[in-house]
Amino acid sequence: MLGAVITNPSKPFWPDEGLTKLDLAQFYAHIAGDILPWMKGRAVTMERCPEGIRKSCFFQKQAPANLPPGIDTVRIPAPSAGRDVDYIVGGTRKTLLTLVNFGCIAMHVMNGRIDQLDAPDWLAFDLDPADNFASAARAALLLRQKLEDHGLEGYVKTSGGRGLHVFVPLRRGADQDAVRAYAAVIAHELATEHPKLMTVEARKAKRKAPVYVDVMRNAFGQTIVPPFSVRWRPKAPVSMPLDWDEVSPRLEPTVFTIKTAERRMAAKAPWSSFFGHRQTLPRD
DNA sequence: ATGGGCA
DNA sequence: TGCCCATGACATGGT
DNA sequence: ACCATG
Ligand SMILES: [Mn+2]
Ligand SMILES: [Mn+2]
Repeated sequence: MLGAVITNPSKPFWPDEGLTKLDLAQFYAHIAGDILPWMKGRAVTMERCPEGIRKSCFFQKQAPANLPPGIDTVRIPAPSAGRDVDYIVGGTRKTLLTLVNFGCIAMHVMNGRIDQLDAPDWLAFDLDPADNFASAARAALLLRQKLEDHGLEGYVKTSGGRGLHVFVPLRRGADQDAVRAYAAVIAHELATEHPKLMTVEARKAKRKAPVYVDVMRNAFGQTIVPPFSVRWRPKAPVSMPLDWDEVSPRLEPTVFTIKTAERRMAAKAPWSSFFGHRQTLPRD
């Protein structure tokens, strides 16, 4: 029915909202068909909150021992750690719900599928505002225009936090380094043209603009939350695909939650054409 | 969340 | 049996 | 080599 065993289903995950682990499992079970296209064939990094959002959460890449039958894993080198990691591979309802059972609230996936890990099929820009969503919205609109100037079409979604994610679906071909380099060029141009709004400076103390354009989500082995991922924040927010005409400093991104997402998704599916609009990066 | 050690 | 404990990420760029 | 960052 759910697709996997959920232990401690009545454990409060969002005590203030009265949401339990079972509520989370049911949400993912209902929207599995919507999130799985962005998880299928991708290594998943777990961000586990086994005691709910009030206790500590932690990242885990290595798959736990004794996985339920039918959960695929893939061994991927982690050069900087000098070892190999066995990741859980996303793509099925059973895998998704097993991740929930491990206490994963947010899902994190790589930009390349495991059959060609070094050929990303999206380019991601992670807009992280230090102040508020309005800044991220302004930055996203400028990024959209910049991508158009480069002949590219971006897709936008809320991150589930205060920021926005802009993805460009790619025809596979360019390798990881080329994709990241391209993203870095775009980000630098934007930060140079709008130094009061956007920065590419990784060090918080050195930033002079509110919106950090995080392009490192495109690096090898790094991850980003896919559309429809829940986040471990108050109200159980959901990363929600948007139409560009919804992106405005006045939009309130916290309206998209476990409670409201399904209604919203029935009304609008702004990313439904995503994988039908794969693009090739210009060589400029 | 899970598994091992130990009283 | 039950309680306690350990365990759980990695890539990057700048200094 | 280390560290801040996401
Ligand atoms: Mn972000
Ligand atoms: Mn970020």
